[in-house]
Amino acid sequence: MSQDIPVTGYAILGLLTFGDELTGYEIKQRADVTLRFYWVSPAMSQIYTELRRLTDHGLVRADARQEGGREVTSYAITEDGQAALRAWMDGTPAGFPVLKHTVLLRLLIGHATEPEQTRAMLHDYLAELDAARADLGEVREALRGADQPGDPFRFPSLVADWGLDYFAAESRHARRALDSLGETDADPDEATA
Amino acid sequence: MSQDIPVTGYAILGLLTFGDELTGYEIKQRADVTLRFYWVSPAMSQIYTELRRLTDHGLVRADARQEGGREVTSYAITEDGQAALRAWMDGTPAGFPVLKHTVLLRLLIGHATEPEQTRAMLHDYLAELDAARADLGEVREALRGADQPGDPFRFPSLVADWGLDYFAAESRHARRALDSLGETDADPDEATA
DNA sequence: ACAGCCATGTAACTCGTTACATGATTAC
DNA sequence: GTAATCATGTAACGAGTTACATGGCTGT
Repeated sequence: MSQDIPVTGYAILGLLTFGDELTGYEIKQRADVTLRFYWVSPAMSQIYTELRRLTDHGLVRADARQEGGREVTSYAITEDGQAALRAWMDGTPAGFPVLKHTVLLRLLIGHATEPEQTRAMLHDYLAELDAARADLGEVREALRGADQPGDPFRFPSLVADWGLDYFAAESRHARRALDSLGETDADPDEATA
Repeated sequence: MSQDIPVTGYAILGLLTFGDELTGYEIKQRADVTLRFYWVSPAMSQIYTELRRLTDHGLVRADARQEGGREVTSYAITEDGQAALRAWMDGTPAGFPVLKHTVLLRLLIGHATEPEQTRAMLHDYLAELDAARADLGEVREALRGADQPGDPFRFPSLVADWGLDYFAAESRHARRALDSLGETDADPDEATA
């Protein structure tokens, strides 16, 4: 079989298992509300590149049609695509998640700058975490009603809940670090888990 | 000033702020017990490439000496390096951490395979988390005694504690997902935070 | 009329990886 | 004597990014 598909390719393939035909543009939008939180939201160009590769491998079917004056191409997963995705999930180990945690990296070498700089960074991070939590929370709410066993969004819901708790945990950790750095402001901003 | 240094370059620069002169090989070892958990442990070749770049920019000083029959080069951060690191930390936003969470990615599309496959993946993840926690825990213990305000390993300790809690939280989330997937095994494996 | 979104792609480039190559020192 | 560790690098390559280019359609 074809073994030369990057993880992002499988991620896109995965997005196409939720039933609909999607254009590259739509895939990007879906990725922005799902993949973005746990993987990465690929650049448009990357998505088109990947779709090309998947098409060449016969894992997706490209459906070109005329829409107004322009040509629009939708993609759907094929039988082979289903099989390839399945083979990937069952046959290759998931591997340990990789964190590219710029905040922790900087905290690690906090002695190289002023304490207030580090505190400011952590405050910024808290604000961004709140925004991320709000974004993901909206997504999660949109899945309500189809999140039970057997429902189409069962797994996305599980993942969203995991992500929300992860963000909540990060908030706690950031606050603890701030405390430890001698700040007892006591933001009245409480957690979920 | 020089703006074209990748984050990994600054990470290496950061490792050199802890006092000693290090060889590329030693930097790799340090990275394996620190950076690995929150950033990435660069390949040897990448480290040498980066050291070359940092040297060219005058941010580190290469100290070549003869040790036995072979030439060994140690690197130390320069004044300019300190300044560049500081400028990076104070002048560029940390940005939001990126998660390359292969486990969550697969869980997201869990409907594409058998439930037991997904459960097995989560069990594997739990085992890997335990191993990671043990590794990082050892590192954290090694920092005891120099982890108070003003001590050299203050910040590394903060980061290690954060990381340990992160792993603990991930364990909880994985267990919760397992529960939700209809498994009430009740591993007697309890968390920290 | 113009901005913003929908939609698709190409080109150049960078980060980082794996594979390869070399050789000395240390431990068993 | 031989395996593991220390130590340094080059070459080929791949994934993914930004910048660039194009153009239609939609709302104000």
